[in-house]
Amino acid sequence: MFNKRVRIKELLSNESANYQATVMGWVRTFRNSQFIALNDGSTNNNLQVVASLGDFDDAILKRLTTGACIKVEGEVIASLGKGQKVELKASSIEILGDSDAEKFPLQPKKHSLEFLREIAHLRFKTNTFGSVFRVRHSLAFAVHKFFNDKGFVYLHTPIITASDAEGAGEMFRVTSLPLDGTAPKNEDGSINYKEDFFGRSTNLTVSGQLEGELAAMAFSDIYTFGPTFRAENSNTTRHLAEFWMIEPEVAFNDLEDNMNLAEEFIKYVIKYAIDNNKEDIEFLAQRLEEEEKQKPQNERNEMTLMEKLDFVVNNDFERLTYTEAIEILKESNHNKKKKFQYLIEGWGADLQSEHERYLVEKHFKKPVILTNYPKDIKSFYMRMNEDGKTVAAMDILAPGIGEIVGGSQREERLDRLTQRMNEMKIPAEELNWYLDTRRFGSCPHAGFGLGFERLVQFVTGMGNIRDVIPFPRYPKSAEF
RNA sequence: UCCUCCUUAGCUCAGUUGGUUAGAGCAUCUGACUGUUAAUCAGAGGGUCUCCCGUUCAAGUCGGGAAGGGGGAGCCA
Repeated sequence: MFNKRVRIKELLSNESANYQATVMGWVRTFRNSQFIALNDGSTNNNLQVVASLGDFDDAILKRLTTGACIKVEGEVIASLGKGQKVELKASSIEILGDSDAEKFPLQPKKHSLEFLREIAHLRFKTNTFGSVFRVRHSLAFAVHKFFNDKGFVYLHTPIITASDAEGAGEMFRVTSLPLDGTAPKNEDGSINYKEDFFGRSTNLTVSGQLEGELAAMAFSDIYTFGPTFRAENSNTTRHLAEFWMIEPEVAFNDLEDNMNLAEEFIKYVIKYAIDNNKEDIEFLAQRLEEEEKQKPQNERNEMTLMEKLDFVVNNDFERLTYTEAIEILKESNHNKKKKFQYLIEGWGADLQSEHERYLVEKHFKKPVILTNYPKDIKSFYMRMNEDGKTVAAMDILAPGIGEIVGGSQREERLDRLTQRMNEMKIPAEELNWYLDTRRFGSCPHAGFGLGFERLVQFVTGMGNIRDVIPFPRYPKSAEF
């Protein structure tokens, strides 16, 4: 019985009329005791179901409240009203699930994102989040399509890891030992993890990169796409404790190949979303424009969301070295007039958010790829350049959200790598399995990590990362 | 973790120099109307003014503290 239903998106896009159809969905509004705006999540557009006066009992009509789930059978006809081309003239209406109008928190009106965040389990039922999560789906699908079409192997890296030497951030501990103080102890009073489930101390992964490198040393081209966890006490609009990361790792690629891959990848998935979710992105663009009207003129975006996405797809990213970026920043009027909170004094310091934003949003007005950072502000596995001062790193900075990609050519020379690990006090014995890649058939290779939620933010224009993941995890928050 | 702003009805918000019974729009309920498009019209119900302590004859309003939330910073993706 249920499989006979027509999706509302199909029914509306197929504009023919005069046929019988069954639809199921949730009531958005019930107007004039006759007109049901019905939504099934396939599109933001509602189907107008007409319950002609006198055709239905009051007992049924009373239950057509906002949020109620119904099944409707009837005839699709050319609409007698102006708002839509076709409508469904109901012959039978069945209530599948009631929704108490006095208690259901969603109303046919605009809600604040902050309020919806408190009822994140219900926000899928709104237009904004419907659009956001349909776009998120398309982007996720496009990630796999892009790499699959290029012959990459999708590698599942572990969620639970033993290494705590990656230095990518604070980790969540994984244990089955009791927390009431009765856990087995060593002689010095520390917890004896030999007695723990895995016989050692374990954590949730902060990155699949090191495991990805192992596979790249056999398959040549791999990518990961999975959840990662950071226990940092970050309270910002662009950090989550649980987020999804895409990490390609490619043998025989150098830094430039790596940049080319990242740029092609970003353009591909954005184009895919534009081509497949035009309606949703246009809806989000309009939402964003209304939000922008609340802001003063000088804080508004120059481009609409759709213009911004088209621009990114059709223009080359600006590529420059860290050293060149420092020069531009140092010589900028912004720096000379001391408008930066942190003034650029010289070479060597990490760039602050304000500097990245200046380069991307003021100076170049496009995505920027920064390369060859000082070795002291980057990770141990990045390949040392000939100058001995910089490493073959690259960060991609996007307007509005900052760093969206971090990557590098990896240090494939065992002696250089172990030397860097010593300098940075990374225990080599714990990463012996990783160092084996350099012992047995090492080769030049490169890869990057892309924060999936930041990509979704960029494409949907949503300002807060908590609004682009279905069930956000952040400090003091793991409800739903 | 730091800086900053905010917390009044289900939601979004007003609330004067501290002063009687704290308001509006939307939502909800009742009724009317019936081709509506976040329907319209009339009426009704709905409040521990986030919590605790203090100042005062008197606190939604002033002071201190706590909790929750927004924005920014750091960490990063």
